[in-house]
Amino acid sequence: MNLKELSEILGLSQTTVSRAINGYPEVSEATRRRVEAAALEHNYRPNSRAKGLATGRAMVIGHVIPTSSQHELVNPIFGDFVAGAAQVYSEHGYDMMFTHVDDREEESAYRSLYKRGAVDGVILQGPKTHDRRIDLLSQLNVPFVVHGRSSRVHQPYSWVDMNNKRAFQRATEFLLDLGHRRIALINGLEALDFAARRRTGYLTALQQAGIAPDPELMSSSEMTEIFGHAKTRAMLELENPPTAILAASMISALGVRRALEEKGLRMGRDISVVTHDDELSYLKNGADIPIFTATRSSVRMAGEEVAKMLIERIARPDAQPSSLLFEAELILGQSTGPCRQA
Amino acid sequence: MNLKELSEILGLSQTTVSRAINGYPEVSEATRRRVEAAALEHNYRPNSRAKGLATGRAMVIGHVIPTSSQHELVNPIFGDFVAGAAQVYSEHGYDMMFTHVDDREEESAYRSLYKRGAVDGVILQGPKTHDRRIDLLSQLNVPFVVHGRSSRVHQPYSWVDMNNKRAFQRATEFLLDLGHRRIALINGLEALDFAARRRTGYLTALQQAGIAPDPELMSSSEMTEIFGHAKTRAMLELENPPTAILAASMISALGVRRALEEKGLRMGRDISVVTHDDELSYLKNGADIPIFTATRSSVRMAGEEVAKMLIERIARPDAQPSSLLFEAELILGQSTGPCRQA
DNA sequence: AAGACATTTGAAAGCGCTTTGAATTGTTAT
DNA sequence: ATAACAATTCAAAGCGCTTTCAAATGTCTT
Repeated sequence: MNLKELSEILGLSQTTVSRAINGYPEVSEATRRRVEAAALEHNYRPNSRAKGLATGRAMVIGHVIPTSSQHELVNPIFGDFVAGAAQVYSEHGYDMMFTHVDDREEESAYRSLYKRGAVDGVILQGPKTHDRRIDLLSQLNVPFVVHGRSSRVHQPYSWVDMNNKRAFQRATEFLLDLGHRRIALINGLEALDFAARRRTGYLTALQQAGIAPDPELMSSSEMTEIFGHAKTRAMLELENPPTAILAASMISALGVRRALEEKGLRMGRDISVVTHDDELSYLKNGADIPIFTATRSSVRMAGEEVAKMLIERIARPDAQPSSLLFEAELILGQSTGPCRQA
Repeated sequence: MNLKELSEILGLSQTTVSRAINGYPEVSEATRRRVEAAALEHNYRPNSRAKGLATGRAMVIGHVIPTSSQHELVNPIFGDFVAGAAQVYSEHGYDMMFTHVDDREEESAYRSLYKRGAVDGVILQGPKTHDRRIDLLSQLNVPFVVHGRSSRVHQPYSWVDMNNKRAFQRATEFLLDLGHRRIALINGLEALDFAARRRTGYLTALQQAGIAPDPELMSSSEMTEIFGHAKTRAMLELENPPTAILAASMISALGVRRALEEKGLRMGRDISVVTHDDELSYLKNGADIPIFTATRSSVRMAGEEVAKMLIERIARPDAQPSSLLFEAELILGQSTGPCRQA
């Protein structure tokens, strides 16, 4: 069932039927109802490719997933982010498309995606400290919004971010207030901008307290349970082990906890742990009382905001880039307490 | 830059240029090279909508995500599954599209997606014990493959599944062999087919051992950490608590472990735990020595197989439905041991 | 009743590609 | 040199929709 057939059945022109369906004003109320009834009856769905070809809009938003940072797709944090975005997309009639490409082809994928008209805009995730993709997208003139920022990109672009530096600075200060001096950081990959900012926050707090950072207490890697566990174990073997640990995600924190329990250490009493809590649906930080003291900010909500901003940009491509920065809460759980070795 | 412009630059017809680009044999080697060079130089990308309109193929595969089982998108297991599928798609030139819809519109979404030509096929995830979507998709004549099966659907359809019953039966038998008699099951939602099958496997093993199942030891819910924790706590309060627990996923198992540790119980010594391990990238079951004794089957690999099968079906829509069943391994970890109360 | 105007409908072009069937060119055999 | 054939190339139609511009119809004025 296509437009032509439907209009023949109705004895109307394709023009009128098309207008009736798309809610144009110049069609009489009577015919509109007739058309809508017929469309429903024959279960007519306009072909999106034809429609896209005629209108120049795809009603699709693209996400490019490079193969090597394969973990992106597989990262539970990504899942919650995407769920938030997807909800907003669907409210506005957009679909979501993923292109999975080899790293060397990432640039080409972005070029292609937009030029060939497959998407109306793209979302850029996991920006690095100097992310060339931002230059590329600006230059291609694709509507795009970045989740996070890229510290060393200075031209304006649209972004939505959490105040990573402030969050980790506050978390560190909190631990300092409890008397901790040996505070470890188990960070995400510091090539990624958010992790670099968290590191800065951590270092700033230490510096203001007059504490020299100890490289042995700082690590950076993918935020898996395994890494959290391994780093913690290694640090507990130091002659001067940390009395507090700052972890980058719930998942690393689970690894931290496992390592502590293996050593018979109790969180909050023998050692303090603070994590960042993205409010993952499948990995909540406890039910009523939080398990971990944490900096908290919903990544799902971030996904929603990014999507809203992108849809707005698609509608007004010439508007000034906008941005949105939200603060993480610092919530108190059972994993922190005063320093014992004080 | 479109085909028309490119062909004018080259002084060739659109026909020839199109053929050269798509590798048709009836174009001379010389012109082909000339065309390819020009396409590269002008960074020409054929418009996918126009191409799709002309060929009738979208080169896109659809996944429909109902809002209410919102957790699907957010489930780390889903992430790994999708990563596997995405890899195969990209190897075959397909993109992946997600449609996020309200539950009441799910049926309509499937209808629409295919009829309007937005996708060439769809993947059905999380089938229920009697899943009406299978009937719908068969009737719509959409190429589709189910990840999992639907026990009460009897017409043929294509699927890829893990032998859930056998896996959980073996796991239960293993615990029985260790002398356990009070074995708890913390299952996924039993409205979902995979969870129902696991339950059957568990019950079969108990029955063969002549043990009557205790409803107090069986629960079914979403596989979150919180639920694993809550159910375990509740069961430990029973006057006759379990000596072994069978959990449905790594995530629930983490909750189980947390509850045990709160009670000061050590896994493998005081109580045994077996889980199902989907080999999630971000939540591996330990590094070298597995933490949990587990039934193991890579969900990422399942995603790859489902995608391959679907692409095959798209190529040969009239072929008989095919299916693929793989067995889970039973791997020994540190979380199981002989029953103490024997 | 005729002209002026608003309302409603329709014919046809166009979006950028593929593909059919015809036309052109090149090659070989006579 | 010419017929017969293969190898290349091209013009034009078609995919299913939107949208421009023109035509038809309806409604008021005077």
